[in-house]
Amino acid sequence: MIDIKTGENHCQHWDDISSCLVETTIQVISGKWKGIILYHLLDGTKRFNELRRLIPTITHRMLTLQLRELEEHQIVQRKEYSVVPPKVEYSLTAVGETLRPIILEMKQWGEKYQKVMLTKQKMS
Amino acid sequence: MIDIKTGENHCQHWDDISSCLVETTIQVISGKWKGIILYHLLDGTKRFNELRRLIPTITHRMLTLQLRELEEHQIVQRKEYSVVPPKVEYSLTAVGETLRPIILEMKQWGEKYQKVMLTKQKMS
DNA sequence: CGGTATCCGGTGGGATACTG
DNA sequence: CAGTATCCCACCGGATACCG
Repeated sequence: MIDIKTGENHCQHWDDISSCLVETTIQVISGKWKGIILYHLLDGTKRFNELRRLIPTITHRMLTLQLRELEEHQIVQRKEYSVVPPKVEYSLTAVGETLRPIILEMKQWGEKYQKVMLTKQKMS
Repeated sequence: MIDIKTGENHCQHWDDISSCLVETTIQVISGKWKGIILYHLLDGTKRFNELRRLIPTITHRMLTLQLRELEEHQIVQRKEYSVVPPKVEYSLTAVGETLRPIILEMKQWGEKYQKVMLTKQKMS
């Protein structure tokens, strides 16, 4: 994970760069709600409360915080309209778009995994 | 994420199944050290202290805990040899092996991402 | 060598209330 | 509608010590 402000790379503290790159990606997409937020944004631009409705269990506060982090990492962009009532739209950046194949593959893997686990469950 | 013991699926608490499947995968591979552990296990069976040497900053305790979780999720298998001094080997299960493409893709994405971020860094 | 047990500080994240 | 601010507690994870 590279720090946008300092330019410092956490890989510098590791002797093994490649494993760190895996970790970089994980840090960008993990975080309690990021996967789900990203998944919904794959579908197109969404407003703040639209995301809240799509993710009923997330709190207002956490949605804000997770979106801020995704913004910092330049995965998500925020567009604010100067109207009343306020209107803010969130969408993937060009960099964020490059995550699409990974997110979709993760969804597919999750499907297969759940099936396998359910089968093992029934057998035992 | 399906609970191996209860068979309960956290997706049941969601109206939207597909986003939950993404989350399932994230929950399996995230966790503070799992990505790196998995990455090293892609390379083949490793002993406990071998992993510690590969991941110098991980503590003894955390390596144990993370391996236990990966075991519970049936991603990693533990093989204990009855010898003195003890010898324990960790390797990917068949299910764990299916994560290989995702992990490798994550590594590639991490590489590209770091390059892009470094470029933006220099320009500003 | 490969663990587990205990202690304990830091922080992630929920609940709630307030703002433009 | 979208976002902060504050409070507060659970739990994550480090340090350390001990065990087969």
